Amino acid sequence: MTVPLARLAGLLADPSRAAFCLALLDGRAWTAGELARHAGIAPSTASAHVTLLVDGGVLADERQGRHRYVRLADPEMAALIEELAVRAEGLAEVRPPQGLREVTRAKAIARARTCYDHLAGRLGVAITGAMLQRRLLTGAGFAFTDAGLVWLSGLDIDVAALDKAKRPFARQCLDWTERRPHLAGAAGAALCSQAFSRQWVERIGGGRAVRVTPEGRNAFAAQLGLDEKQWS
Amino acid sequence: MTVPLARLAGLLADPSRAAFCLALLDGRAWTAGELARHAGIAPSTASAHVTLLVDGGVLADERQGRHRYVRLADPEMAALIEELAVRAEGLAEVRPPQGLREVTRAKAIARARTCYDHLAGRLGVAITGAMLQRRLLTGAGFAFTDAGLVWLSGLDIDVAALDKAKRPFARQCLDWTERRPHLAGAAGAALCSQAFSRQWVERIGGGRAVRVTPEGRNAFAAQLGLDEKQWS
DNA sequence: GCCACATTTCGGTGCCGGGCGAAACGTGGC
DNA sequence: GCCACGTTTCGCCCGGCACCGAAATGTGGC
Repeated sequence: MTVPLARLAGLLADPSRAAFCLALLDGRAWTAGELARHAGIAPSTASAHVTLLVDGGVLADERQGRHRYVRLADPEMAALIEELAVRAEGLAEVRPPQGLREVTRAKAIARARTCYDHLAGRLGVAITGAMLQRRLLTGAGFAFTDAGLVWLSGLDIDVAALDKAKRPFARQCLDWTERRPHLAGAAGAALCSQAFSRQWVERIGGGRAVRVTPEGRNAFAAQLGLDEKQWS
Repeated sequence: MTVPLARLAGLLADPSRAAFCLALLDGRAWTAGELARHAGIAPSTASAHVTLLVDGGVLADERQGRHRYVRLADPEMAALIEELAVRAEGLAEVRPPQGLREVTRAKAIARARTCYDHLAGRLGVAITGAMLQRRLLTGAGFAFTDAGLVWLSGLDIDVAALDKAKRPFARQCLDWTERRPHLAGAAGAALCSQAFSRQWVERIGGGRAVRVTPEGRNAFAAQLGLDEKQWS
């Protein structure tokens, strides 16, 4: 008797594959080789893992020349993995970061990062909080108010187009470091995308961590009344 | 290098353990022996699995005499497993039910069932739909309107007490058979509990399937304008 | 054409973990 | 006290799978 749940869980049950998925939560596409180096395993082994994950519907791949780029299959899968990871971290006794480099990295990630396709960390939670406070978002379910929709439009976000998409317009995503929900879904992704293209935030190094630029600081203050203290 | 995500996923990655968790999604406590029979494995093997799941934080156990009752650790874990299961079913090619008994069972489950602690199936989705239509619930996030809160109070549900609880007041839960969200969270659980104690619904046999009683039919019509056709 | 490099295929190895049954343990009923 | 029964412990077997390295394949650059 085959149990689909067990099959899917089994794909995430291997340390190397889990490391792949967590890395891919940054929302970008990685090559198989990058994932291999990241997880510290041989390229041949990583290749087999990637094939399993793609066949299992967890990842989607795209071949470009001699590279095989791979990303999470879709936002729902990203949300699912993120939720599982949050829950799992909560259960495990977490080893605190050790050494100067690790601590710096951990701090940067806790401050501001991408969570697949939207902003997370203290920054993401602060933005969400400000949106709730200003009544752009409402209630526990994160539904946009009329004022919120106007605000999105003011950022050149095509609200009508987003609403037509299959994925939920606004969704809660449990923050891994803050343990509080932040804005996700189509609107969260659009907001993040705008933040990058307007250079309010930029990536630090190769990971999920991002830095708020000086322009970003001004923009968040002007748009949401956010003070730097709330996220840095 | 230990990866918490892999550890948690690993607990769900075994067919027997997955079967346990799916069975426990009915929200009740099962004994270790019942789970063993359900999964078709030896009691000794089941005992070991239960221990793993309890130690891993997926299940909570409670010993009563010579029995070991076990349930899902909490509503969040139930929601996580349900989401994983829905996603997994979507990926796998599902074997259609075979034989008269299986078909009858499948139909009953699709019609109305419990999903951990709230109502699901066509009934659950129909109730949610009626609540949305009557503006008791709002938007994509399932936030209760003022009218909705009044309506809950009218059913002897202590809204203030529910709101103080840690778990989300209202939450979406993706329906396994309907592939559409239905009401979950503290309010969904309270509603389900009322439906049972008022005998609007009753369990069929030993599984998660429930039947709407004649009183239930009248009550759903009176309370929400639901027609029997919408869920049967 | 030839080299460099990313990826995949293939064999082989070692280990982890699920399975069982037998026996021990603990609790409740008589 | 004794038996019945649910549960657990233990020892053992076996299959599956993560891993590697070597070689093959495929692609881009020169």
